[in-house]
Amino acid sequence: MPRSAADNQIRRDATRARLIDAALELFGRRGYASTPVDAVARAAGVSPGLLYHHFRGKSDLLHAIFEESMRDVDATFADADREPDPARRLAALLRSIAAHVKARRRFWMLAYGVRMQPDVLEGLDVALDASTTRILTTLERYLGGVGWPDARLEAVLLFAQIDGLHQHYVLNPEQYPLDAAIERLIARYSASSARRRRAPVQKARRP
Amino acid sequence: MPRSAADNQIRRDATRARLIDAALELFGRRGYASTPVDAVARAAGVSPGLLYHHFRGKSDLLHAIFEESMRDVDATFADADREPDPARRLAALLRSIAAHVKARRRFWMLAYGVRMQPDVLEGLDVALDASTTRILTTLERYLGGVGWPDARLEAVLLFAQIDGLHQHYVLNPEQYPLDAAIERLIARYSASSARRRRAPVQKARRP
Amino acid sequence: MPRSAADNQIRRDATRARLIDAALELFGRRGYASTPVDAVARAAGVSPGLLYHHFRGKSDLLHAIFEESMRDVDATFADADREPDPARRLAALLRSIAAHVKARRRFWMLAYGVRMQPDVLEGLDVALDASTTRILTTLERYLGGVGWPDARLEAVLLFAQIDGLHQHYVLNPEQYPLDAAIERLIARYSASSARRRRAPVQKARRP
Amino acid sequence: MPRSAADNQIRRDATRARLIDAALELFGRRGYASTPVDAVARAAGVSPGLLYHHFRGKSDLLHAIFEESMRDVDATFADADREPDPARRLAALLRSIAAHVKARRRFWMLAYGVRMQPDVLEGLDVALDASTTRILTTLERYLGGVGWPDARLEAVLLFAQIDGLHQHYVLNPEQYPLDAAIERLIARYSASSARRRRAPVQKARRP
DNA sequence: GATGAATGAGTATTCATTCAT
DNA sequence: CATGAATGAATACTCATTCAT
Repeated sequence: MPRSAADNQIRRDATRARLIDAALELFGRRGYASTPVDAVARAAGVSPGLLYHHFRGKSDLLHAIFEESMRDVDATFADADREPDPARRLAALLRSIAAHVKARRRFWMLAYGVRMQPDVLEGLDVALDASTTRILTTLERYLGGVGWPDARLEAVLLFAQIDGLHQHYVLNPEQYPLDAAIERLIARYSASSARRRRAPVQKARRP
Repeated sequence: MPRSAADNQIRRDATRARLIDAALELFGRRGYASTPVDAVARAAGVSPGLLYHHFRGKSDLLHAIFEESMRDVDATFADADREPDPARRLAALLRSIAAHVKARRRFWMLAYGVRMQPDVLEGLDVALDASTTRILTTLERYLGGVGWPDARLEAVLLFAQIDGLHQHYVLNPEQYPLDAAIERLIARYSASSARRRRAPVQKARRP
Repeated sequence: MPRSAADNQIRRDATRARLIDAALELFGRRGYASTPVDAVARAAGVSPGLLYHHFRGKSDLLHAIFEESMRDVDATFADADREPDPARRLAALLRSIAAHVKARRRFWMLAYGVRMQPDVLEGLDVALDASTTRILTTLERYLGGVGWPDARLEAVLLFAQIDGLHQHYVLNPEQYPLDAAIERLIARYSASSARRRRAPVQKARRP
Repeated sequence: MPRSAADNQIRRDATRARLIDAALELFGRRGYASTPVDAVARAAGVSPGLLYHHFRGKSDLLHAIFEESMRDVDATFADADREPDPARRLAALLRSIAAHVKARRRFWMLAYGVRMQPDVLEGLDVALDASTTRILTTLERYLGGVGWPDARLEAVLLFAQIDGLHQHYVLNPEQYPLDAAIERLIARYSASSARRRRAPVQKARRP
């Protein structure tokens, strides 16, 4: 008695999800290049052969991981963007990024690691660059919106800081004071923008 | 009559340096795990076998690179610490870090990549952690010295920002406005400390 | 539908057996250290990679060979020990050892060669020593049982002789008069014990 | 000022001797195939290159060792053969073999190990065979001389026993009762020949 | 869909040997 | 004579991928 098509689809999806999870865990921990495909299959509880029914190969698996996670990141951003009060939008964004990184630590380890290896795979860097640019532009828009002068450079600085914080968090999740740091960041940028709204030109700072 | 001992030492050192340079370049570009030892040897213009007269294996080569570069980083820090005016010390430090990263971009690509792979090698993470802690402590001392409240958290934030900036620079050295960012950072921390020296309590900021 | 588990087991076992046979042949002929793993795989008719699905490495293959053969030797001994007549037990033992060596000549070449290289592998010497001691003790028991004085030393002498005979046989199986030698040995020890049982000569024995 | 020719010769010979000693030690301990040439050179305290001024290669070094040691063995035999009393000749021979094996244990480990690897090197087996045959013939002559029937088979048995004893000794020199075993062997063959001289036919043994 | 035995190209490492000095 | 840096072929082992069932 053959399984129904629907049943099969469910099994397929479950297997695929298990493979992606396992790969995420292992690629994140040991690095993409030094994780054998067999280890991923074993961790997912399936045979090595089956992996090739779901992905064209090891690199395709990596791509799938990024694709999926990128969708996730975009959703996070979109959520933050729905905050109606522009003054609170940055805070919302920072908090949701932090939440995302905490929830998907392995992915970020992997992404931060892979990012430094331009030759890892075709097309992946494109996706990363696109994402980076999008974030940067968003930040610039936010900062510009609340009256920061030279918002572009400020966005660069802020993005670097956000990135650095999360990277350090990912390396040491137990100890790192991520929330405190994020909150201070929020306080700073809110205070500044408050000040700025009253006296929007930077020169005014030193009368 | 054999080659003179001095001659031999020169040859050895030259070969070793060529190997380290080549490894730095390739590990940095393609990643440690996916760079074949033979490629390193070829890039250094020597036979694969010779590499093993200088290093016990591939991982030893990686360690050697870190050891050497870490010495370099430490020297950079020590230099900045010699700045007599405490108010200028942070500026000196930030500028010399930037200079170092620019000069040794490949090493930093490698370091940033390897950092995310806990299993790459025993003992390497220890060295990295030590270095990180040293930097953080130094920053905390500087910030505390110029009157920052909660200097520890501020050091965490500043370090993350520095790290993020350099990492972004390393990924895109042609376009990235590293110097401008660093200078703005210096301006910000100097201004703050100046203000702070006049009125050291944070609440005092808004009279 | 995958191959049935039983099918797979059969395939696995067959491959493993072929690898062990090939290794036995080649290690025995060319020596363990100078036999490339690839040669073993080729002789077994499989790819070099497959060998590593069955053994952790070259040395593990050697261990497996010993383990398997040692079981064989033990079985041989146990058989001989079942001979009810103590007077015939030695004869049974000698004949079955000879039969074993003839049947598994390659193994004995290998064992005799490896035995002389203490550094070949951990744990192997332990197994060999255990086997040696067991044989020696058995012989001592037999000889003591039929009334030999100083059975221990006599066992040492007899064991050396057995070992020497088989080693010489193994080196030159076509020409060597192994059977004749064994039979004469049997005759001698039977005669001696017969004599001894009737008239326990060697004055010193009974004051 | 160049060294005198005689001086050079002395140095040459000393170096050569050191190399042979080192090789004997290492080949004996680790086996010929798994001992790197560099290790031999290091143990001899010379550079790897120098080894090739003295020997055409690794195998030539092995041959040199055998040649030298074989000369030694032959000398030992010749000495024993000078014993005027034929009845004592066997005793002399056995004792001098034992002395030789004790004095040159490493060589015998090596020889016993190499013997089992027919493919180790061309020409070496020829030398070994020749030596074996010579010993066997000598033994046969001795035994025949003192009236043993079927001296050939007896020589085979005796040779195997001698070989086995020394091999076992070599494997465990601290514990093994070589001297006791040799003396008992001598006693046995002397007694037998004494008996035999009185009543030379074997059947006569049991009247 | 699922298995896991099998493949073979790739990779780290070793080592006998050469050679410039 | 003597050195030791250098070579490169050989070798143990790994791993992405295929395929018969």
